[in-house]
Amino acid sequence: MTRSEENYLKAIYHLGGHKEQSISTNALAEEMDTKPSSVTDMAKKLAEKTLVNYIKYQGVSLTAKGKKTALSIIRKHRLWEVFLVKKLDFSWDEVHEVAEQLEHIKSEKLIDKIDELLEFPKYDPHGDPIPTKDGEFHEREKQLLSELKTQQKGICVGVKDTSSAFLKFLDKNQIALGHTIEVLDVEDFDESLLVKIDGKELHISSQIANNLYIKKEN
Amino acid sequence: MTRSEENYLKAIYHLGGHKEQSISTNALAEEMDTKPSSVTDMAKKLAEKTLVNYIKYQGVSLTAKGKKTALSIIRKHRLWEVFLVKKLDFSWDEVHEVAEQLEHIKSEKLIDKIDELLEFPKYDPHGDPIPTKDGEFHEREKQLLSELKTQQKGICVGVKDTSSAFLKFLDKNQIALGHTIEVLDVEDFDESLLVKIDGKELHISSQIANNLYIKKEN
DNA sequence: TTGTATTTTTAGTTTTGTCTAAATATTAAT
DNA sequence: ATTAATATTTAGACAAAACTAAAAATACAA
Ligand SMILES: [Mn+2]
Ligand SMILES: [Mn+2]
Ligand SMILES: [Mn+2]
Ligand SMILES: [Mn+2]
Repeated sequence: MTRSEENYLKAIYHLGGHKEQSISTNALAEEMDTKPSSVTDMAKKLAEKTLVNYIKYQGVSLTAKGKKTALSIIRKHRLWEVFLVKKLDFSWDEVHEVAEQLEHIKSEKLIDKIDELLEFPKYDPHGDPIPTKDGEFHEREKQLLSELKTQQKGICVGVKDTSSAFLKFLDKNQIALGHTIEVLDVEDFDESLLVKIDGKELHISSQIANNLYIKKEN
Repeated sequence: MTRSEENYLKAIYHLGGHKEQSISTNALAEEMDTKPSSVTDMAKKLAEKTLVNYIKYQGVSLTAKGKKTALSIIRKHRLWEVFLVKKLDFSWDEVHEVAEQLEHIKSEKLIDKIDELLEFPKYDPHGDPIPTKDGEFHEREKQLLSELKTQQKGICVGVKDTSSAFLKFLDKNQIALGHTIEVLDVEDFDESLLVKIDGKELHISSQIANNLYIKKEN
């Protein structure tokens, strides 16, 4: 399994190609930051190895084997992210790039030991669930902050946008996973919010509210 | 800098190509487990990038720049080996293969943080010195156990053969770095030794004695 | 339904790193 | 000093993973 093949499988998974849904050549090219013609080549190769289902002009989806491989890469990526944050004091906006490299290290023992060292975390620094060794995990129930109405409150459990810029913005405003957020007021005009987070009141634009995941309380 | 380029620089360093000495195409091919013709190609490419001095039919040696790069890879390799042993309970015969992969991860911050987490170790699990950030280190004074005479003693500080087979043999006989070894008797016929190690007496073949480094005492 | 726009595939190149086989240079031996 | 053995380089090919440009299939819209 080459690094490139692993990256394709991961990308297909993230685009939803693990349950029935077929992923188009163009969409995959976009996600992989490459050209559609390159995707076609790789689709054939992965199909040859029975990692994806590929029908000409209809895109790709993961086979059981492909899904298993994708989940193993995702597991490694997220565990390394936790390691970097918890053990090496990286901030959550710095870990992705390094994890992109570390996820390709080939050693079962290594990743299992990392898992153990971290005491089997269930979520990565961005709130995404970490699959177990045998590819199981449960997506946490969550919704975007922008879906909440006045007076509703919840706990911040994840981010949709994982860009460094967004994460740094959250840091600057002392918004972190685990914090309680209550919607005090919604401005009809621009859909901005007045929220109370960890005691402090804060004004939040709709772009922000559209990228913060909340677990609603009561 | 590609992974392959890094591996070549490291191999040249290990063969002694960092001080004057020129490394032959054949020797490098042997070390890299590849063909001489491939080495010639790479020699040209590295020379183009001013990482090695290459003269046709005369082999390669590292430039200052090449040496610096090689030492940075070696530093990473050895720090990762320490990490695997100290933090993840790998045994010293398991770490090399994984470190061969980890040494190519590109992140200054990562390796500096690992260094810090390990409290700036000076030697790796096999007794080899770890270069600092700016490529400095001192080779420990040491000699092969086979060079000692009867009655002489010292501390076990390293291994020459780092093969898994040899390291496991040492484990089995409870020979570890840091242990004190005293030569009780030398058998003229086969140059085998009778030694006392950590209290226990042990018979050791010349092949073993030729691959254990000792720091002589008094 | 017919024509246009979009998507996807094919064909042909490129780069990196490898290989084999053949040519050439160097070294060692008579 | 020739010759034979060995080491090294060249030439040509291949596989992986990308690209561009052109052809073909599909989707959409008048
Ligand atoms: Mn990530
Ligand atoms: Mn993440
Ligand atoms: Mn090693
Ligand atoms: Mn080592």
